[in-house]
Amino acid sequence: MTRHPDTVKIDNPDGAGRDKGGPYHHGALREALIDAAVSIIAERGVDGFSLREAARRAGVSPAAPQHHFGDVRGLLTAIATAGFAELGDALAAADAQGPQDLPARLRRQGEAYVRFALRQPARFDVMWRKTRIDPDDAALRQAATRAYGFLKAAAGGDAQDNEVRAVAAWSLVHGFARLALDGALGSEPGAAARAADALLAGVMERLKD
Amino acid sequence: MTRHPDTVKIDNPDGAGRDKGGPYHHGALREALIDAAVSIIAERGVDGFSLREAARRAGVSPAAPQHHFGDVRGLLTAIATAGFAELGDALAAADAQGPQDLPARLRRQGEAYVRFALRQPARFDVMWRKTRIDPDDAALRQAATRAYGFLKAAAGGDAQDNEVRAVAAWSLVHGFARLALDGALGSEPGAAARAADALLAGVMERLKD
DNA sequence: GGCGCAATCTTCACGTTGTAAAGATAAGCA
DNA sequence: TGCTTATCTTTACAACGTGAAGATTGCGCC
Repeated sequence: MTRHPDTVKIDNPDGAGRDKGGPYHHGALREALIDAAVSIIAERGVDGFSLREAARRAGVSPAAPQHHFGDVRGLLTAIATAGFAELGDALAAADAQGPQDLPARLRRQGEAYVRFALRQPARFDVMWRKTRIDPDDAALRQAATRAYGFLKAAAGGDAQDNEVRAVAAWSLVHGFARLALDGALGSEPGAAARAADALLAGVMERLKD
Repeated sequence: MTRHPDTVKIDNPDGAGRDKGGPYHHGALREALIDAAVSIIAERGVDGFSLREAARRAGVSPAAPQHHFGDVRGLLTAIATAGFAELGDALAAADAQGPQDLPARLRRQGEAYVRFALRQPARFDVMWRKTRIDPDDAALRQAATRAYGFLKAAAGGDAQDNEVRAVAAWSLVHGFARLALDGALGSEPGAAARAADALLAGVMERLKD
């Protein structure tokens, strides 16, 4: 059986990407790959993502990402970690601005949770694709735990009731975000945001104080 | 560039699958493929699924599924449709058995929703992987709408409040199921079921009547 | 300034996947 | 019995992730 050299001209067929004469060292490949990946996922969804396409958009060879992320799971884990960090910031900000009674803080955080998911669907999806990321990654876990901490702090209740309240609030907003993103509240473009505008406040109101 | 014949002996290398002398016509390929697919997804997750592996387990060639499902999306859509039908049955059963006051019916349906997700994680995941199925498929939509109808009927409220109540209940149980399945309530094996036992009733209780 | 090491990126290769196209087989009906 | 048509196989191809080995360059040290 004769071997054939792998598709030589197909790996970088598009005019885009780094022109052949570009610098050998990219300089900021890590960030460029993350940006490209988020764009691809925003366009095609997590399932449509490919590492080769990200490399193509960053203007490097298909194996270039290896040095920075190991494998595709490493790249997606980095995106998820940054996502949880940003989500945590959003929750903290919502917690701080406004009246400081617990129910109001929880409502604002819930709203912020859903808004984050709708504003950054690509990142949010990656954060919850546990078979495509490394769920045991230390930085990822820390960022996720931190974000959950803000919800928990605003959930109220005594020591043994606090967890139930926090999980209930988390479930409510997480479920709403997922339903909206997955088209269950309307599949036309923009339906998710419209559903949130029309329903989210009322939905949060269904939770006991 | 010389061509090479595709890997001839690799396509069915394992001892498993249909022995070469088996019947040319499978007889029940459609069902066999669906069963194989659900098994694979239960083992490896939706992202680990491959059509070729399903064909291998059913003992047929890689292109055999084409005639029954068109492409991989067709197979997964069939699984999702059956999943929504089963979910609908589970909600209907929970609705029927027990006291018929609205809050009790809604609580039982919520519990049934989560239990279904934990009992059939593979099917449940496929049902919500909208980029891997055809979300416009008529049968799929009908089965999903039917299932939602049971929740809606038990949500109560007047005409304009009913939707908010139904979406809130759906969000709560859907979110809880997703968090549990995605390891957010504990990632050790069996943690999802344990979290449901410990928290679900209390979580449902956080919803206003 | 020049040298060498280590970081970074490329090339090449391989096995895997989904699926189009065309051919083989057999089931069912005239 | 013979024909039609549903079902399955064979063959092929482009795309993917990634291991291995080599090329290139930035940077610290003399």
